[in-house]
Amino acid sequence: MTGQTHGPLPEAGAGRFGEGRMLSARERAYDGIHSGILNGDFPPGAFIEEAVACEVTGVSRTPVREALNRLAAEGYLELHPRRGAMVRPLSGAELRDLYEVRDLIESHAVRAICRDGRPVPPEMASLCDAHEALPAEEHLRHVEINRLFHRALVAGAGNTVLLQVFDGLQANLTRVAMLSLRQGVGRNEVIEHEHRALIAALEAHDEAHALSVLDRHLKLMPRLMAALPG
Amino acid sequence: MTGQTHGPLPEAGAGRFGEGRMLSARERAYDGIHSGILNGDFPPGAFIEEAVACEVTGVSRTPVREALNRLAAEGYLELHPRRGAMVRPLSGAELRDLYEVRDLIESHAVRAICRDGRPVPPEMASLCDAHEALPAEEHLRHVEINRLFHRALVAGAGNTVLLQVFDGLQANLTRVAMLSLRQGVGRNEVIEHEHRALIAALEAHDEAHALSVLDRHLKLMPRLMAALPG
DNA sequence: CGACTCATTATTGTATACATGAAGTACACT
DNA sequence: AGTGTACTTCATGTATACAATAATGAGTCG
Repeated sequence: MTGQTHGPLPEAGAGRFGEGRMLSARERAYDGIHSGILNGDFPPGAFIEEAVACEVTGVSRTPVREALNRLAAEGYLELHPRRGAMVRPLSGAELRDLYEVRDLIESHAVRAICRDGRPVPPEMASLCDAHEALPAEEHLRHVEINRLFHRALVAGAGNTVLLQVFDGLQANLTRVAMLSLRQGVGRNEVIEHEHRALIAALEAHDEAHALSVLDRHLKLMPRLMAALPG
Repeated sequence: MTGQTHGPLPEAGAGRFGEGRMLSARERAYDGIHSGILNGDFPPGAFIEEAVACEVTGVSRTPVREALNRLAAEGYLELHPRRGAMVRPLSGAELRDLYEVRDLIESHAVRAICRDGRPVPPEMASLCDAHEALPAEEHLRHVEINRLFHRALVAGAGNTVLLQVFDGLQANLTRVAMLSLRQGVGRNEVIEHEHRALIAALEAHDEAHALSVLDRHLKLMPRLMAALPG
């Protein structure tokens, strides 16, 4: 396939690409398939054959299989035994559900901070600054910074399990964000303004206000994506 | 190891045990390791070597590996690259966090049912009956029925993502339940009584009452497990 | 002409061989 | 005697060979 008949080759998996550190085969498989799903090379509803994934990522079936299993656990794929791995299409209904749960989690974090008098995580402000400083066309970075902002909020609740659950949603949330990007739904100034407002309300420990800001902020996305299949 | 040098054996993995249906190697691996963790054969903090898991489950390393990955994704194990799979010890802090999240989810379901006028899932009542009819010494079945009762409540919210998240907590919740069983914390009558009260409050769409019943119910367990390490 | 059956094929499931890196041990040197 | 290093050993990571089953297509029968 890719000519990786390793045999007794002594230089094995050494510096495959001149650049940075050396990735394990599993990581390469995961990264390759993952980005393939995000950028649309593997569109929703498509079946990913192991052989194809091997060609794309340049590793053998064993690490590819582990990557597929992990991606399934993260909610990217649906594993049909003896059939293969299907890229999970996300329906409008699931999107609504997803944002309802997200709202539940982040609201809980807001309450925990305002009520229990927890400190507002300082990363929230610095991520806002980073967001502001970033050129508008750096879509991926904007998505990532936005993700980290909300993650910092949840982390502020001081509940590791809650944070884990939130991270578990990220896979599908990221997919939505990527979709919305391709539809040109970039409103970075609005987002950043609302983030600042949220920080202010949290620092004032104004629970009701913080919750209303959060609610408005989170209700934007599902409304924009209303035209989704399902 | 177990003498499964398959070679050209034509009868392959046929009816391995005379009884019921035929399990795939992966399922056998998962089941074996899973129950080993639950019943304490693999105690918290212990490292599970793949070779040992192979002996125990009677399959080769490939399906064992997939099972370990899945168990790690479910929160039973912590995978240390090049080191092995450690059974995750659950600390008192994590237990508190776990129950806080559980409370958050189930409370949301209660609100969804009471506020949106959703129907109370009929399985809740029938599971109560089953619970009542079951002999007290059937510990495992009691745990399972209790699990299904709470799962039915969450399902009643009509949010598939919420249900998935709740299922994701089950791994660790089950471990806690097993621990509490071995400590002889069985109060089936109390549990069942509270379950009935919850159903009644839900059917009356009395949100405040339902929430208070749920809260009391869920606060029992962490209190009883207060003596946990961490 | 359509539907059913059987053979073929292609893809997943499982086992194992081989490579790699880490941990422990013994030896030598200071 | 203590420490550092090299070697041995063993567990994990990766590749591939082999097995089994579901999809596909061809051929035949009604």
